[in-house]
Amino acid sequence: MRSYRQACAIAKALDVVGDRWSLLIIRELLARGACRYTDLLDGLPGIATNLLADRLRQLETAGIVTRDPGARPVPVTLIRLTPGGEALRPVLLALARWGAPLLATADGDASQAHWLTFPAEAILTDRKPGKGRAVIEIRTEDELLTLEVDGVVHARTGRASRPHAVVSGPRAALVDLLTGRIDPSEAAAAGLTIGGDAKAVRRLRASADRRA
Amino acid sequence: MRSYRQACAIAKALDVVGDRWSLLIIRELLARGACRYTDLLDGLPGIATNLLADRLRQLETAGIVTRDPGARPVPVTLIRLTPGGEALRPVLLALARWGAPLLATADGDASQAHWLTFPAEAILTDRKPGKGRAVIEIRTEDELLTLEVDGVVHARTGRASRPHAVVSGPRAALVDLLTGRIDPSEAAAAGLTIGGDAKAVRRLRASADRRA
DNA sequence: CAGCATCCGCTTTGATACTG
DNA sequence: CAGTATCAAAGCGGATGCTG
Repeated sequence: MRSYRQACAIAKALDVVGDRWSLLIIRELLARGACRYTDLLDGLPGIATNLLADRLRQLETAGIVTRDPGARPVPVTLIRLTPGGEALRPVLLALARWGAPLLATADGDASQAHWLTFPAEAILTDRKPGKGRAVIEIRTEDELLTLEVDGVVHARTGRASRPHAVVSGPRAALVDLLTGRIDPSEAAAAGLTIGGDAKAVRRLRASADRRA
Repeated sequence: MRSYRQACAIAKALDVVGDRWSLLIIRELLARGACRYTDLLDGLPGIATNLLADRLRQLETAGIVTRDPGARPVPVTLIRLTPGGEALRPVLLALARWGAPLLATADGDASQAHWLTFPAEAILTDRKPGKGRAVIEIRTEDELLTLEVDGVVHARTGRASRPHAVVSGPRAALVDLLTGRIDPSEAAAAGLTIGGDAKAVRRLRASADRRA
């Protein structure tokens, strides 16, 4: 990216991560950890492969990602965030919080479950901190999400080992739940099935701004 | 901006504010309040006037800015943020926090004092909350900044009415102070002059990540 | 197959000039 | 003051080809 040439912290940040796709590459690495080149291509539908290569070079010289030459015998190189790259998490959480209401306008868009971890962590809080740990598994078409609620809410992909509750249903309804458009108490009416201890789900409070 | 077409809160946010210059326009409106078109041109050195017009149209249709047809007799139209636009402040603060270390590499860049309000608010905290209010005026070449410290730190442009302390010096040293690269106690050694009650300045603590 | 590089048509941006 | 008009240059998206 051409520099803004402004002595402004925001402009300087955008000089580094303001290019098209850059923040979404960082989103992938934050949500999924170290990735192969092709994992990134899968997680960034629409990107041109030459652009991914370009951006990775930029981010590497900016000290945001590193390439680990894969452990032998399989020669896969893993791309991972440096501490400086991990430090961008608050930026992506703030963007997710602001952008979550716009998920309502995502008809026909590509969709991947791990993308939901950001609005989930940015918006959901624990109604009963200090009440121990609650684990909730979220199931949609073909992907799995796990919420761990214990004072804070942590979201990750993959199945929970022994969830207190399992929520499943159509993706749209799950999005509504994770972004605060419906309350956990309205889950059943929205077409969601809650298995196990429904109290675990009711510990979730959505602190979304009601903008859109 | 061409949409990413991804059902991701971050991608949706970037569909709206991810274009070049968009977040910097919002920066200007957050830092300075309602602006005229030419104020924005001044505050965004390097932008082409057709791009500013384009972006303002986009942001207007996205519900982020509005145009107030100026009160007669003077026909100036004021551009201001909607509540949805104001809601982007946490995004810009997070970017400023991350980007502040890069201010060290801003030689020869354009520089305006009000740009410093973001890293100041994102990085500085009050060492002695509950100790009442402290007002600090910051003077650099030709612009003035005021910090109000009272549990939180609030930064704005313009002079303070009755500051407890006045800090002045070369811009580079002030940037070092406001971004946590030097501690208030080292201010004098860095070429800064503190007038009035130096204790007010020592109430500032910088909570910057030491990344760069 | 993973990890690119190259080419090409299209869109966006930047610089400047001009207008109500 | 508040933009529009024009045009060259840069960036992007899509397809395809190359290499270990």
